[in-house]
Amino acid sequence: MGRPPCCDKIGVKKGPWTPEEDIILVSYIQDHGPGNWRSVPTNTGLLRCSKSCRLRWTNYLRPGIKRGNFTDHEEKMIIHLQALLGNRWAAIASYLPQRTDNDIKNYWNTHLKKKLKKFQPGLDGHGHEEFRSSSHSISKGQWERRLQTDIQMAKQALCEALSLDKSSTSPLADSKPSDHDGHNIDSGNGTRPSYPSTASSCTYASNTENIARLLEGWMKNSAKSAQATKSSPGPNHNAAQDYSFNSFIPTSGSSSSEGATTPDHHQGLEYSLLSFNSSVSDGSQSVASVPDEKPNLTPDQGCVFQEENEPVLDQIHHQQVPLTLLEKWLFDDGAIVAPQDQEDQLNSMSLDEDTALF
DNA sequence: AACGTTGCCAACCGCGCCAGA
DNA sequence: ATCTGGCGCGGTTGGCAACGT
Repeated sequence: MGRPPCCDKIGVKKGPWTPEEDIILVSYIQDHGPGNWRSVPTNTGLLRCSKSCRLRWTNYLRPGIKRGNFTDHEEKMIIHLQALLGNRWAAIASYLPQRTDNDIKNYWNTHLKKKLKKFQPGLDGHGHEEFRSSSHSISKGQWERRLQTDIQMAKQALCEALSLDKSSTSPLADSKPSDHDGHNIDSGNGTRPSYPSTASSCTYASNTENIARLLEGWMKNSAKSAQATKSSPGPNHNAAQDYSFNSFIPTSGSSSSEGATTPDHHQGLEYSLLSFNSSVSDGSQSVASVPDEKPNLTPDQGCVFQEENEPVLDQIHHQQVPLTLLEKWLFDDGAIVAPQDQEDQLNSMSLDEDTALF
């Protein structure tokens, strides 16, 4: 009551975001922090609905997002977690802080699903139950024992995966050069790990990375459009894809000379952003490697795994989770592992082995 | 070279939950 | 207690690029 309508849908722009819009959004969020999405379009003048702004931020612009190919480890994590959690992409994404749920979802649908299909023909979207019920005619007692083993293994595997991830990214920061951030999935209805939705200094400092990418894409586009005819403006999303971590943003005004399409106020913004970006000396340097990043992880951010871990394990206890893959691993091993051997086997069971099945 | 098909991914849509009025 | 808006999530779609014929 009394609240204005969410999205009047009149004059609301849809479709791909332009670099200009991105920059406006990023700079606004940098000043005000994410959240209060409803006020974003009005305060920024963006002709986008609040939802679109939020989506753009969470899926593309927020700091620390790793783009590009998924690593083997990430792939394995996804497979593990999907087996455990199902299509709860947000929950899965919470274990892969550098990836968005959308990214993971897309990757699953385009890559991993196929691999699974290959691996388990006839196992499609609703195949878990089929697989579970029909492919193994085992006695109920046996099945229950296996389920128990599955649960144990699932927990172990998850913990292992998480500890692996921790060790390689700890705490939530990847030691690899290219990623990490302090995980920024919005806190909300509780399905995502809690972390401050208000601005944290590290979060916004790292915005420079995304801004750099934005600007680079923008400049590339400008250069392109300056060189090429304007007949093919090019898809905006491609411009976005062109944003590279590896390139250096020249701080000269070169872009403005090319950027005939750049509005004046954007140029000013660009300059300020570029100088801001200069604190990140190397364009290839990841957000994670920005020295100020890791120490600024809030306790909430640092505890993402722990916080999320419990619910997941609780789910394993309290609800049916798809354990098909785990079952498969067990069955493929040809025998139920004796309890005393489980630990040893689990210790020797690397993620590589697990997913080598694919 | 032209056309058709497939793959990929950013963005949208609709639903549900939660909190505020 | 009820209604409404804000927000997050998962599923789906649109459009471009790559690939194949």
